[in-house]
Amino acid sequence: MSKRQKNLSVSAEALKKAEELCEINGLKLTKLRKQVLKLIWRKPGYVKAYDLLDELKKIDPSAKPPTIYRTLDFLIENGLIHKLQSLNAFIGCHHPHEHNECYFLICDSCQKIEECCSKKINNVVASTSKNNNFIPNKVTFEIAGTCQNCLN
Amino acid sequence: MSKRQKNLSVSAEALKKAEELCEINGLKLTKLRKQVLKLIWRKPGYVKAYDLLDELKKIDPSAKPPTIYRTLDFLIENGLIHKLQSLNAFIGCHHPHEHNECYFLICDSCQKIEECCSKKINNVVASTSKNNNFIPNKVTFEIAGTCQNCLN
DNA sequence: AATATTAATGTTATATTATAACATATTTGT
DNA sequence: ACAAATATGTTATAATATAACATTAATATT
Repeated sequence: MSKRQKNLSVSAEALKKAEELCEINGLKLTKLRKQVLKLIWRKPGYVKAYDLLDELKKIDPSAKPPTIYRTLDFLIENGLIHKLQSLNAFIGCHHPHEHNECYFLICDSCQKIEECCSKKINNVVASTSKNNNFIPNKVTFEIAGTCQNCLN
Repeated sequence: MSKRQKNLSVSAEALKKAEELCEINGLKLTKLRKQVLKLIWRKPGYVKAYDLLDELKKIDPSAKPPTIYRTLDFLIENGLIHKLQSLNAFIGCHHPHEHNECYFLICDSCQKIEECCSKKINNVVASTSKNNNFIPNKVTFEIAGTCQNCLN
């Protein structure tokens, strides 16, 4: 299976999963939202909001910044995508509604992202929060560096 | 000791520490850089770049965005301040040149920041990186939520 | 079905955050 | 004293994001 084919199927699967989840949770995955989610999944790495806007404009020339940002907000709120705070970029979530905290390995060289979940992180967040009498709400955990592929 | 006095002394100490470190490491803590660092420490919570610029303009009316951003870059590179990626904001580092990874508890309610270091985090970063054949470079770890003070 | 309510999208304008590119001044090394 | 490197000044603009209000579409109520 080629890289392109693989990516297509990953994307198709993500879309299907998103539809199911929205169905179950009474969320409206409208045409616009589905289109944007599809565009996000189309690229193997992360996407920037205005690049997404440019892509969307090809389909709907009347699209404007609020079109994209509102849609991104919906997708983030409902766990279908993540925002990478250190990059101001967005990426599809590989396991929507399954995870608590997750974090990202961001390759500075090839822009690929590895999405990771681990109990250890949950534990660290929980224990630190407890130690500091802090009620955690949103965790941002991003590790930038170099991936195996790019080390050679 | 009043809050204001406490903050003043924290600030003074941070400045002194910064001067020492720059001295030791052959870095130039110029008048501008010292002024900006002082402004960052003056506020108990975090500061935004353009607020800093407004403050700086009171001292030096000719200050412009690059003035601030270049100075922030210097301070970040040399570990004297941190950038909070999830807020696009900046905060003085409490223990420059002493830490590896550190992370932040950010109170959504009062904007106070707790800077934390822990072996656990270092371990998680190290083990995940190893598992993924990833060479980490920069870690962003920010937990937003509610601090003890604001729970009441 | 007609109407009211809520949710989503459209649209204009502008706020916020950040950098490129080039000019000048200052410091440091020779 | 001069060259080279570093820091700062300056203009312009790029990149990211939201406020505010108008319109349309979906849903709930009568």
